[in-house]
Amino acid sequence: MKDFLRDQLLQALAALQRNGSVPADIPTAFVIERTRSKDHGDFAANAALLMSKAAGMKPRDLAQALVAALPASSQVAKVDIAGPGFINFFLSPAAYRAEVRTILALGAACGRTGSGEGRKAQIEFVSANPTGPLHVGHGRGAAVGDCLARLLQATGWDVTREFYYNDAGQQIANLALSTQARARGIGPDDAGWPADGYRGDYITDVAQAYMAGETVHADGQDVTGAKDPDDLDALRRFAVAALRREQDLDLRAFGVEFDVYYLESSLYTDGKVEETVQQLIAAGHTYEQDGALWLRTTEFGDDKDRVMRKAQGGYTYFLPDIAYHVTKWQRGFGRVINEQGADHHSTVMRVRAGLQALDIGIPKGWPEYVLHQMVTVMRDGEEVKLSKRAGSYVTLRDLIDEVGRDATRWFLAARKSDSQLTFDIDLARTRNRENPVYYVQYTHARICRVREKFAEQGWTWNRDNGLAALERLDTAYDQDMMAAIARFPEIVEIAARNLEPHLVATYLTELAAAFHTWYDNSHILVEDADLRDARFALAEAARSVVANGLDLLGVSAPESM
RNA sequence: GCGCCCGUAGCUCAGCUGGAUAGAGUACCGCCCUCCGAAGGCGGUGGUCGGGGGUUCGAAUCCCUCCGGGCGCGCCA
Repeated sequence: MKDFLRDQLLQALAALQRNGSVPADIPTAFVIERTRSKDHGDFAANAALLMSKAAGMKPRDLAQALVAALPASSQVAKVDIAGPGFINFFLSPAAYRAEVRTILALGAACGRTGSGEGRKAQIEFVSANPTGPLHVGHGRGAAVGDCLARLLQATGWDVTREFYYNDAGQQIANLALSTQARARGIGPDDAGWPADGYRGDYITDVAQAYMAGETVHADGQDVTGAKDPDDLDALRRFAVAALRREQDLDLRAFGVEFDVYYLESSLYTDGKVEETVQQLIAAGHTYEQDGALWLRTTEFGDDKDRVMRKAQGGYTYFLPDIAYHVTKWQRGFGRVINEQGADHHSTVMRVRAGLQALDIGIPKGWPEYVLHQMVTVMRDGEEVKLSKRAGSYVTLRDLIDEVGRDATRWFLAARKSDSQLTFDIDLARTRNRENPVYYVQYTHARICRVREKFAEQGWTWNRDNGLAALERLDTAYDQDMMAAIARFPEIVEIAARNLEPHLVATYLTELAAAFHTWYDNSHILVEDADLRDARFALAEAARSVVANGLDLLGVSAPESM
């Protein structure tokens, strides 16, 4: 509809230019947006405001001229000029009805567009190292990352979900040592406990499984415990597999699945790291100093140069990072989005700088980043900091067990990722209007219940009859409801474009409010079959939008609650 | 000290990349079930958009500055 109205205005403008009342070469940038208030119609355009100077006319005069030149349309009932020179469009009832028909016809496809044109996009998220259960921060990453993937898929991108992890560095060495200590019966406060060891109870479970010779399956491999506490390498392999498996179980419980798991160690064994170093040297952006090899990242906006190869040998972490991103580029991902915690924001500049230094045609702003801020968990008005299993942090599993998958996903994705997030466990468990998840899901359940009631009354919903009788829906409630569902495709497009999944949650809450108001004032199961079928057609369209919106968030749409 | 993010009703948060009188929920005060789920709906009270400058027809939104809070500033990952 926005595009249609834009086109109408451009036609009007062209007409004015032809008859000479407006210069032919003025810039035509303007915005058409949903109005905030019904008094201003359905859509407003600021064209006259923005172009008045170039046109040499007062905004309201220009608006007047544009409106007079607008082509006639059955979609538009009325056009007003308001305020400083806004052009307000009031849609016709026919246009509203057409929206309902479209939504019902599209069903599950409603809200989907082809703007991505099937291009390849990769979203890397979670990417937790296998040193412990996933914490709430990872949960936020999982929720936001997965919603981004769903949004991009809905807008026509060919999306790959990828999880990158380090299976060989210092943290993993600490994991092996911690597991070894537990296998020998040494606790975190005993003599002989490794410095920087992982203190959580889960290490004990891993050690016991290792000593019992259990087999764990993770990332396509079976690893069996060697039962030998002296074999550090076997301990490491087993512990990594055990924790990867545990993380996968958490992610599955959260409804998140990855297409690719990428191991940092493979970058070394495949020679990608060494290859990247040689390319950077050849590109001329490196130098040696104090026995180390440096990359001149300052040439690409960094505030200081970075060491690539340490004086003692070995690479710093950011070199495999660059090599890894080169593989993403080589795998044909013209678009890559990295979803990470904001505590890693300093790597953004460095990764991009390293990729620019390679001079292999990677665009400057590639990859894109979505960073999320910290999560604090509250219960009974107090911050929750510990979990039994992990000790020092609250795990994603804790939240899922306590409030369920749907509420966890909703709350972790429903806030702007730029903002710190307070996860209120009590609110998430509430089953009433206060809790947006239940409020929205309740919309869906209520509509499903009406469908059952049809049968109980001995009626069946005649869809075609309902669509034919849509003009019976002539109240202000009907109109508001139709306007609310018609916004959905725009919301999906904006949320995908801005990489802001929370917009979907905000919209769904507003939609649910609109529905409940409509529902309370529009009894569906009336004797008049035309009216009954028409009303349920609108309800069914709303149900479809709610279901599709919830699906974008990875939240279920229950038929009863 | 430097960089990034945040500051909107008592509380939790929206505000569609500059638009019209700043919106929801909650809390507080009222009202609505012989009727499809009251797990709901309708009113009312509540704001110097952290402070101060600037840019322009127009600023919660953009720029500068200050104040608060968070996160980063390793030859750790």
